[in-house]
Amino acid sequence: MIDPTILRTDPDRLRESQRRRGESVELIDELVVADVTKRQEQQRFDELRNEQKLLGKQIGPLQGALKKAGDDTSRAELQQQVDALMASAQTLADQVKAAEAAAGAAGEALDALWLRVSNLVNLESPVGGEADFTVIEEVGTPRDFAAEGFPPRDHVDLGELLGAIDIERGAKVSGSRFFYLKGPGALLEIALLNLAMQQATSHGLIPMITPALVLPSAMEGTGFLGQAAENVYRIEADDMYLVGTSEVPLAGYHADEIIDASELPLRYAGWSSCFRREAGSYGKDTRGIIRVHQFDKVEMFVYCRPEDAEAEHARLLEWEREFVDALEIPYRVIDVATGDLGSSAARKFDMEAWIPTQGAYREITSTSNTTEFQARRLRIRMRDENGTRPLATLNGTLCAMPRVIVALLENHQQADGSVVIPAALRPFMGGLDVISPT
RNA sequence: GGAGGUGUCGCCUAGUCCGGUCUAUGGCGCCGCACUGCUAAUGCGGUUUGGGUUUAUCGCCCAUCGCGAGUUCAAAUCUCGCCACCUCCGCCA
Repeated sequence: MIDPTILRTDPDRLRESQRRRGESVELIDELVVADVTKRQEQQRFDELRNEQKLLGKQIGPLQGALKKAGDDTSRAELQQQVDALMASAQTLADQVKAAEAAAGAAGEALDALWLRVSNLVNLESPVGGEADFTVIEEVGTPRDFAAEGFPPRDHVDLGELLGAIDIERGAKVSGSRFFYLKGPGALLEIALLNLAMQQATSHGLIPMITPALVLPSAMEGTGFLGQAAENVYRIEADDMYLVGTSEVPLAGYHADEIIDASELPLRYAGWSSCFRREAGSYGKDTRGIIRVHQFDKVEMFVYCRPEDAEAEHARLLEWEREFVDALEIPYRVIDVATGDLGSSAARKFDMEAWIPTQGAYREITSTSNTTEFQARRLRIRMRDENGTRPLATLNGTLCAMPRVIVALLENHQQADGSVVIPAALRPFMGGLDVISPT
């Protein structure tokens, strides 16, 4: 959700943001009308309610006096007064009830519209669709396998050869887009987890193991029930959702809280399984474990002052690079275009790893500055010398297991199908420097 | 899953039986002011959150007593449903 004051003072800012995203500009016009209507209805209710309270205050004492009244004349007189008040109170009560219902309906209508508005885009973000990103930097050099004299195997072949990934049995048990990590593959994930958590804690992030099943409020608050809703698993029987990232439980963690500014920034590193329906991606990445329904991920999540958010965003990107650098994988960093930000992000940087067998860079991390958007929806505020106001939240991938494993296997393979473990990971692999075909 | 108990504006707490002077009591903490060599102590005032109105300020109004519905002219208080926590029983990684 966006600061409603902007709607009243500068609605064109909202329109421009929607335009850049390729989303409805007319929505803002509807919002302007709904906002006025809601305030009018609310005001009407407030006034009627005030009248009702004032009237009610007269009835109490009068009835007290009535009870004490001795002689019949004063009793009759009081009774008459009470009856008259009660009669007007009765009609007023009906009006109050109607006004309350109208105000409530207007409020709900307004809220429903707000939920459809995506976050204000950062004006630095390149405008356009998925393909309109700008490349910020390319790091490392893709290996020249032709010069080395052998064609690279893809991660599916390598995974099979090494006994590290079992996709066929994943499909047998759970259907397509499920897999088993086995032997060295499983150890690799555990090593990556340890490396990621070691790095995270060295930077002061608080390690967290989070729920993977959350209530609708957490899902909605993080903005995943908008356009992204079709990719979310819902547990019908219990009205709960399987998270697609631990961003959801980490954002919900402080919902409805007011955090003292002296505690900020709060930085977490969450570890959880992630579940994605991948609806509408039929035919995309059907081979391998680039796009799967369930995987594990270490996610960084930050709560900070809004004025610190951009610096914090840069910091998250830096930590992501540090991790991928340590794995010695060639990559590039892109500034994601406005049409591809998702509803919550104002700005987003992706890191894309070089995948030799695809001859392409593929996303392995993503960091978003969601400014105050999620905080408003989840009612997370901060308190400083200037009072109470929403804070900013940010998130960034530290290590999404399957894609990192893909990048590791493919980039560090040797002619015989063995894979060199990068030095940074070896301490967490029991000193192992190469995994070889079984 | 079953039985019982609890839920009040940072923390603790009064109020709930018996609806209306509750505009929610008191203490602690915190903020401001006064007093005092300093500190402490004391005194006075303030201290939930959200919205509206006004905006140069002060102020005024509405909602908010776990959440939601209901009864009533009127609900912290009565009724129903839900949630969380605690105790015990049952079941179970």
